[in-house]
Amino acid sequence: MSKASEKAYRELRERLLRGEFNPGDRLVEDELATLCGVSRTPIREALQKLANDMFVQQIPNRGTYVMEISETDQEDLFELRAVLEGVAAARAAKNADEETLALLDKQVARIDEALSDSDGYQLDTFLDANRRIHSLIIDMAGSARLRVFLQNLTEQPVLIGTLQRYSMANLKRSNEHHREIVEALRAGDSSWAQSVMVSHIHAALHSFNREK
Amino acid sequence: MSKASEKAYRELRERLLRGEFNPGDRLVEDELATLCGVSRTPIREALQKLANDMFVQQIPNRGTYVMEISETDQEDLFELRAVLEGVAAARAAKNADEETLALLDKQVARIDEALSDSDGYQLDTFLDANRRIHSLIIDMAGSARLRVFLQNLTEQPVLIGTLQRYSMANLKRSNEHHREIVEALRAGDSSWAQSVMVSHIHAALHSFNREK
DNA sequence: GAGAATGCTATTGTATACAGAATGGCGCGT
DNA sequence: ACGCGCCATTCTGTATACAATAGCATTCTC
Repeated sequence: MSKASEKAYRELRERLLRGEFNPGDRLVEDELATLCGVSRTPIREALQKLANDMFVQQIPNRGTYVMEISETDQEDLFELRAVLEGVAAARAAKNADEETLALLDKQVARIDEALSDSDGYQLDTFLDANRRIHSLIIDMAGSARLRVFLQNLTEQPVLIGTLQRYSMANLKRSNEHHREIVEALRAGDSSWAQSVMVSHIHAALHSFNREK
Repeated sequence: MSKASEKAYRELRERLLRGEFNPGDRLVEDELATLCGVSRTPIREALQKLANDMFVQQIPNRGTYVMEISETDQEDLFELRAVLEGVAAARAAKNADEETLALLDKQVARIDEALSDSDGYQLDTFLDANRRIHSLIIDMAGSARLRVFLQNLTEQPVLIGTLQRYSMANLKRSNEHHREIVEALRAGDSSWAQSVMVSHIHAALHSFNREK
């Protein structure tokens, strides 16, 4: 996927995440084309990709519609993510190398620092470091397929924004989980790593539900 | 995805599964277009879909290549499938309704019949019933995402043909697993259903490795 | 006045033409 | 003779033109 398609994809994805389109809205290719400043061809490619990500739904000969997400869908998402990230953590424990572990330590420390920063904790730093941590672990698991699946899961509209509602206490606990996971990985204990990771994701769901 | 795109997708997918293209081969859009009797546009859509299915790999400005599958990839596939189908079975146990359970019984019986048929067991019947069983269970789990993921997993080139190598004994054991899973589902016992399902998939991997 | 059928319009699906990027070969220079 | 660079060819990426389909409204008939 090259320049124009990529641009259209990013643009539309961004707008979908921002909620600029409402669930159920029809997306007309021509309008999107002018909106993104490209022709319909790359728009169609972008829409196909978005359909794969389950951001939109394509109905043959009838158009593309913004996906409507149900109540249960969100729990689905978390459950699947918990299971798969659990598997990733377990596998990562077997493949752990000190180099990557050091990188993980660094990200955990970054979050510590951001959270202890008294003039308002820096959420962006947390989000970035958090993303990197999970990404590194998934990479350590060494399965391309797992990576693809989890990427799909973590980039869902329902989830974006979720993290932003965490309270300070939850963020701190979240990072304690990270620390424990890294410890488990370093110990090469896959059950430990897996179970902490599963807890970690479930805790996130719980926090979210309580605070929304 | 409509007529021509669909046709191209099916055609190419079929050929890929048949092994008509070798891993690493470059797929030139024009050639595929004449091969499928459509223009490049639907071919490009089909290729994008195939790339999502991880049948091919697209490199920007350089073309599309038939995916090369590594040794570990196959075990990955089975492991992920085991985990996800396990989750599906567990969830299905909670949602089980007698109507669907009856359909499952029917498919199990179909396989029994096919396997006891003395003039050569009918593999096609087994494959079809097997597919339906797994499909019904996934549907009972009631998660669209899970369905999509598992569909991707079960339709990989590595897996197609796997089932066809099973020995009679393995097929019989496989159906015993099916029977037990249905029993667990009927009992509403999600742990039981999950663990049998996981065993079921792992047994399949093992059979395959031994007989290849 | 109600229902069905037909034509109109808007939008998707497909083909083709054109532009730009990448690779391979050829020639030129050293 | 060997290496570097340029040109040509080939293929991908994008735009646009054309075809087909679905939904809607209008009209005609009963």
